[in-house]
Amino acid sequence: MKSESKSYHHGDLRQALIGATEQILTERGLEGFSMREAARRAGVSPAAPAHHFGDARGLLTAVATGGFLDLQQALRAANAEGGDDRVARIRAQARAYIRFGVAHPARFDLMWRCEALNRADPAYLSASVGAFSLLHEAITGVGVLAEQLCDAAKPGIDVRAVAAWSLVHGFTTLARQGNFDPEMPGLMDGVLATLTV
Amino acid sequence: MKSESKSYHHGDLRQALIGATEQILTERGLEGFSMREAARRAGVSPAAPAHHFGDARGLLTAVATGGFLDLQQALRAANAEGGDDRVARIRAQARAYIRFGVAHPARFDLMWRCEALNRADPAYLSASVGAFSLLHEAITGVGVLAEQLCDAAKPGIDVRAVAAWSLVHGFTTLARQGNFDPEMPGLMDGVLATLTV
DNA sequence: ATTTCATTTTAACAGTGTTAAGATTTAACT
DNA sequence: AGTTAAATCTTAACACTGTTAAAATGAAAT
Repeated sequence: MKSESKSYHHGDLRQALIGATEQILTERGLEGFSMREAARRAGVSPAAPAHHFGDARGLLTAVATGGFLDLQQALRAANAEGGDDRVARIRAQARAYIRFGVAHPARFDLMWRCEALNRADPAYLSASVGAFSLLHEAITGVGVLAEQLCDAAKPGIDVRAVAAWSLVHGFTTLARQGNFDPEMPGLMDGVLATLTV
Repeated sequence: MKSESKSYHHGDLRQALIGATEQILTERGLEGFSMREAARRAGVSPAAPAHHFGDARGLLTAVATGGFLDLQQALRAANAEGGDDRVARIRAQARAYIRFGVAHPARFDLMWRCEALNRADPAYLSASVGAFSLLHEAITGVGVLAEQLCDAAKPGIDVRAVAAWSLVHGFTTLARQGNFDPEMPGLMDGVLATLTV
């Protein structure tokens, strides 16, 4: 409850570490991240984080999970923006996805840096599948459950959804890496016009 | 010349380190890589690589450059396979790109892990731009020079090429990360059918 | 044969993740 | 209330990392 006391116990170390990590990611990127640095910024000893997240992978996974939840929110806002027009909804989602990735490069990067994450983490799994499910639903009219995605060879995944996801994700990734400027006049809309929906 | 002598000088340390790194990448991925481990596998002291590559970034950049050259080769083979049919060439390139990424996941990953690389390296730059240029040429009939790409806001980049590249790259990336099975019947062809060329 | 230069080693430094043991605070129970 | 149990954090240590400076060695050039 007391937020400014310098007690032995931090009070909300878990959240503080997540915040510190996000700060580090935007400042220095993933390569500049270290567990010790996060602990340092939270004003706590190097070994403290282990109690809340197990290891570095656990902390990063928590941050990535938050990223997917934010992405979900952006996609939902796009849905609202698109209104009743199905194609408008899809286009709005695509723009939201791209802009999310370009606006939060380090965190977006982390979200797909699966070797640095614990993909078996239930929260991460549900958050990431939930995001894809929104895209899938916009295109096919029906969402996707985690089981369908994890079992990678099963039908239930719509080809159009995979194509749209690939296009949008690829554009975001390549732009994020500096291969072209996503806001170059006409480019994004031109690419999205390729979405055969 | 002498390949088996245990002389003080290695003889071809540069190439040996690149080979060791590729081996490590396929075995353990990028997170399992370390300069010291590469040196160890090459049978040399921890500090030896610095002389050839400067730092770890230099060594990884050399490996990524090799990856882009191999990718170029795969794309050229696809061109040959496609023969005179322009659309067939594009489709073949796309399949080659995807299969290259899925077949060499760790190296493909590294090729786009730009924060771990030295993107200013001329060899890397020319190799990576060369690969994109093949795709661009297949679609627009004309290649791209490095200057056009680096200066990210310039025209000369065809919207169709960016769209195609995004689709193929996104599909490869997402598949590589286990989001779906790229060889699932009908999926790859279905997605590539989206390529409006 | 001597010198010069490229290559590699040794030794050291600061920084990392992780673990085991102990210290401290909060919560739970009688 | 007083005692015990659990959660939280610290201290200390280990093995590892990238990088650097200085010395040692080999090969090439003069």
